[in-house]
Amino acid sequence: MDGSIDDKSEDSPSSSGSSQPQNLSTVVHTITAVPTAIPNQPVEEDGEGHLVRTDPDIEKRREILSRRPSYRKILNELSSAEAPGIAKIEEDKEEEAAITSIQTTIPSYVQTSEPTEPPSHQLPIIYGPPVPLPPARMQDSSKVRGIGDASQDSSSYKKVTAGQTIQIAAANQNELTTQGLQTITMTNAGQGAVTAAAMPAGTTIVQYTQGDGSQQFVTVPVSISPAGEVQAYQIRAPSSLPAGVVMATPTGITSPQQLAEESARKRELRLMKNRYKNREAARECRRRKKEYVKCLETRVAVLEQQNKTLIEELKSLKELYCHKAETE
DNA sequence: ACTAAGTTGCGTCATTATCG
DNA sequence: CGATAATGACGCAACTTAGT
Repeated sequence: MDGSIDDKSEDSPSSSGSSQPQNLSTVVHTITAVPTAIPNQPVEEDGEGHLVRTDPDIEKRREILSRRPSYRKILNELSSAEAPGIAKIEEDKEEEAAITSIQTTIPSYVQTSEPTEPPSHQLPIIYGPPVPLPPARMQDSSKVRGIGDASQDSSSYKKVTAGQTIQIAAANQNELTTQGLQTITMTNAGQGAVTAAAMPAGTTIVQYTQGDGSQQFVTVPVSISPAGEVQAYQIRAPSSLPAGVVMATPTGITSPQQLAEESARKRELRLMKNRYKNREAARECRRRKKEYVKCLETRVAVLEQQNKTLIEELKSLKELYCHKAETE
């Protein structure tokens, strides 16, 4: 993307590392003119007497370098090209295993949609933790979100007025109460501590109480008519989602404005779906990036040392040569 | 102790890369 | 080619540090 590493020149550290870990070595060896240290790399002279590496598929390399690099790939290639001491980024399976083990130990506010079965009395909320929020740092109120996804048949309708708090009894007891859902409280955005400023317009928080008395929250997109009525939404537990996930879908949309709202709602739903996964992905990406930077720093240190040694060697050879020339 | 600037980590969205 | 993963950029909040 804009400002991404691939925008920079080829000799930037990131680009050098990206897919072509030999580049740093190339720089060093070009400077010191000691090509023998490059294993398996043909070296020849350019027009000006410089020693340069001849790359059989330089075009391909350029193409690769012009792409956005992947920290995972870069680091793995660095690791495989360099000493085996450099730790590779673990494979997906290991990552997944690690994540799973974390998920089994994380507190209940980080419920996931992953296959790990929640206790029967718990209602898993996908893509967003309910309150209470983690105490470590004050959380953005936008993070108090749940998931809704439009689809499927109906079971119960409820028409409510803006600002009103309602309780919704499950139409099908098997659908909800067996999953621990006892009550649903619906309040308008802007009310209460949870629905703070970051709540997107046109959404509201649905709060429901679990069997164990703990509370869960999901955000539900709504449109409010000029008369102050919330457009009817179905609230149900769909079979396509993990048990306990509550969804809301609109009915009776006709006007262009409503269509626009609907498309915005769909967009929000799509984002909501991705939110949790992307949160995890961002964490992983940052971790990889840090690892990659560390790796590069190590590399720089090694190459600096190598450079020093070579300079010293050159100096001593020069002295030796001068001394020999004098004696002759 | 207070404060402003800098740093760090996080979540989110948009975009790009990759996979099936 | 659509779905998903990976990544950059942005904003926010907490933390750190230096100056007063």
